[in-house]
Amino acid sequence: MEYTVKQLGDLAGVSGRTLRYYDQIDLLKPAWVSAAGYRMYGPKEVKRLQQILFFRELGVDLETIRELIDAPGFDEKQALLRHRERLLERKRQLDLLLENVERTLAALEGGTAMSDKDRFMGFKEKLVRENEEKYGQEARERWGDAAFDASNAKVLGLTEEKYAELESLSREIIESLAAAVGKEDPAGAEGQRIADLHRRWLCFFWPEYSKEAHLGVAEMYVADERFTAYYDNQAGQGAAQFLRDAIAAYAKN
Amino acid sequence: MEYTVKQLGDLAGVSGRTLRYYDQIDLLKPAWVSAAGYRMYGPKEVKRLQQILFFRELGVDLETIRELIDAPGFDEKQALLRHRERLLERKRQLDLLLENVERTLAALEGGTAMSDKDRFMGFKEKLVRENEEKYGQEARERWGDAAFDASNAKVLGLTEEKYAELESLSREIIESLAAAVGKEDPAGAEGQRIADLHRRWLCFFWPEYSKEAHLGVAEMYVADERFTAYYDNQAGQGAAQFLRDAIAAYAKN
DNA sequence: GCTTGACCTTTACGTCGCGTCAAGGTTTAT
DNA sequence: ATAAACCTTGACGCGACGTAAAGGTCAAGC
Repeated sequence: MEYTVKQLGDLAGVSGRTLRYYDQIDLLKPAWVSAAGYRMYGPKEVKRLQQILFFRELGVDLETIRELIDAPGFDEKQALLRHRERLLERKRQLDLLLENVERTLAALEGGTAMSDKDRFMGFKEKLVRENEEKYGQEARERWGDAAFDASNAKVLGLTEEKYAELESLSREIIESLAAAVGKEDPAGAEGQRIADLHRRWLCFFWPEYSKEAHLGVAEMYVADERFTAYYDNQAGQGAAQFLRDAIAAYAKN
Repeated sequence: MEYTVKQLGDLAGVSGRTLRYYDQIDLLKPAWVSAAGYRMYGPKEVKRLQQILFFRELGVDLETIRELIDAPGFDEKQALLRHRERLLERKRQLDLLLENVERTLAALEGGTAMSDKDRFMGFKEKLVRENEEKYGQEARERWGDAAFDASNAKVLGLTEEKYAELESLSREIIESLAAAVGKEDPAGAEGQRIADLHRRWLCFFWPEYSKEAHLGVAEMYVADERFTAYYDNQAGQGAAQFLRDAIAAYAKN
């Protein structure tokens, strides 16, 4: 349970230089130093290094990390929970970047244009995240405070609003579909309302809408079992077919 | 469609300094310079900046980025596909970090000890790789999600011609399956033909084929009831199992 | 016991991707 | 006409190490 620099470094995936640097800046001191001057680390230091790496992974600078885990009121459990939230947030940000890649790919393959604004969606979200971290630096004693979350929401502002709109659109489509399948006519008023909801939903992803493309996607919903399974699962058997028929009628006008 | 430093910077979420630096190191030159010495950027530069940011997001250093996108054989589509793979990989790595947080939390609450090795799982890429070799649930999530995301991206940009080919492939798989179940041997000639059809079908959605991934998807077909239900519905009871066995034999060669 | 090679030490300078002044010139709006 | 908001080119600073230099230590094998 005691390690030299290289042993601990190999264990944690960091270099010896890094550990020496952490010693130098008083972030992680060895448990004791051998007669020959070797740094020796014990279980307490291992735990501390783990915590350091948790924060480092989130992009927190080393000075702040030290202040955080040396703070008298530092609650490991609370910090871990907060960590989990941030990791989840980063996952969501990755999804945004993936969306960007996919939209760019679609534009490339479809030969369609892409708006300059769309090109950078997902990148800007990263700024929001960084802002949050800076704010977190100033208000570190108030972690988990309601005020913190509120200002967070403010900073996110537009995009979160849009995101919420997108989510509510998805939900409305699924719910309306579930209610309509087997009762309403896809070409009727309710079917057309759903098709229009779906158009608005699509417009979140496409730089420009066309009926042909809309129809193409609708056909795909019944042709590709992955999508069929999704809609049928979410809104009941026959939902994918209903949506396709509704969009087909919608696209004919 | 022409921007000054600040305008482009605001659009892309980078600072003016950054754009000036990119000019300085010949990574992103303005389209032209105004009489007063102002840098002016056009649509080509916007596209290039987007590509730069894609790579930067993955942690590629600027020198390498320049070499990459200036390389004569640079294929934007290929780069985007690889890019998407990297992002998905990062998402999976985030899952590992989340696992680590969860395990640490569990150990904390349960009052149980945690091995030093476990403490650093997720931080080390090598360990990540080792762990990802495991199959089962983990593989299902991994390949299942990848397939879904990919199909999302690709199908949206599919040409009519390609789309028709995809549809006919799907149909042939279902029909052949329906005829083969209970009569043919999954490991026999017909089973292998079907497995190969399925491989071709998969290649519509995946940037690169691998036997492991193919097998992972096959396992998913019997493990996930949604897919089982789909195949059994379309091609008769036992179709999903037949397809899985056929692919298992196919992947062993 | 001696050598070898893999470890360890400190000191010190280099790197990357910018942030941040400083000291000016330009454009736009009122 | 004047202020505000942009733009320019230097030049220095910084965080988190990498990397070399010059040397000390330790376990293993001959």
